Amino acid sequence: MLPYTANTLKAELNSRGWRLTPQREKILHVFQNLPRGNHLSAEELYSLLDQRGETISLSTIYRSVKLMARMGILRELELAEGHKHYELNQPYPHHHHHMVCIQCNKTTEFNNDSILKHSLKQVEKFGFQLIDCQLTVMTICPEALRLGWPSALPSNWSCSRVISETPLEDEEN
Amino acid sequence: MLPYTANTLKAELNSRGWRLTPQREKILHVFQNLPRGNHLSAEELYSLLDQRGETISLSTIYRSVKLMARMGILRELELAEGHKHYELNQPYPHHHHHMVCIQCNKTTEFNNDSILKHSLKQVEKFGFQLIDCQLTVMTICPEALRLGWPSALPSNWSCSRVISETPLEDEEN
DNA sequence: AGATATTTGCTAATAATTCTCAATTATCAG
DNA sequence: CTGATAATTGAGAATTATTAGCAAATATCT
Repeated sequence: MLPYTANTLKAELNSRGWRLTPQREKILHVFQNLPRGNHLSAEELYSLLDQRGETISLSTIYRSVKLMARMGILRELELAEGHKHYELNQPYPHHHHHMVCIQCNKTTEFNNDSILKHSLKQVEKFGFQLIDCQLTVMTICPEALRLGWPSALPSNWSCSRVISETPLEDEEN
Repeated sequence: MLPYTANTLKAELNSRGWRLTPQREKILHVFQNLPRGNHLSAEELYSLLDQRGETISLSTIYRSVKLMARMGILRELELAEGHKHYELNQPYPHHHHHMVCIQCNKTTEFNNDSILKHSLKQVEKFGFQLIDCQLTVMTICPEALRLGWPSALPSNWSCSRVISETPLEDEEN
């Protein structure tokens, strides 16, 4: 699948009786230019656009990301932060998953195409259509373990580890 | 790993400076007797216990399921319903994942031990400790597709398919 | 059996997300 | 190109799941 352009987005929307608006185009543009490993909440997307002088109402932000997730353009991530995050849904060979520390909430991406293959197989076997698949690996990070998780740590402790900017090396599969 | 009993739960709690209460014991009991393929929201767990005359306050329900999820006893599922669901966290050979239709929200379980293997490998490589891993496969179900998803369907349409009670056959892996 | 820190159950508070509806605007037919 | 029509936006109110605060109750450890 190729990256969406304004034109392919319009075609996709129109085929479903929906419309291409400047707001939807801007939102797509933001996600297409987001560095790897980043994902945005609705609030973050709102602020980012607002700072660029391209304000879009929060209602529209929420409606748009939900719509684009249902279309398979965005992925709706539910990590451990208590609110949803969104990122471009990029199939093979850029398909990745998330490892999250349930103590400090930090997230690490990792590539693994075999997960997508497993999902496709499962889905096709029963006549479903795949929109997205996400493996979320809940863990305790090494720092938290070293400091004596769970008893020795205050519940709001957060470790020093930085969210990895670049995906980790692929698993051989 | 063997199923938890009141005693093993107590040992696990005490080792972390926490206590076994009748409430926590009852909640564990509910999940241990839940038929396969079922999972409960906090509200549902509250009502279920209330109907049995074993009322536990909603606050305690929320606190307990969160605690037990962090201990790795329960799994916290984020499917497409807008609120969290919980089920026992049963490792190999009962480890399963979820395929969910984003149109009708119906969920189907499927077994696949290789997902757990992939996750373990990923986690150990970087010195993390695995708590749980969940593959969520977002799909459109055959019924929705047949009826002309997405344009021909009202947004609140729900298909006739029943949530599968028994897990689907394992993938050969 | 008593001391103490944890847990419970209220209720109030929070925070993310959805709803409502009038005003605007993209699309399509002519 | 122009007007008709249905989809979309924006602003704020409303909803809903979940968490916080605190006094009373209670597991656990001497």
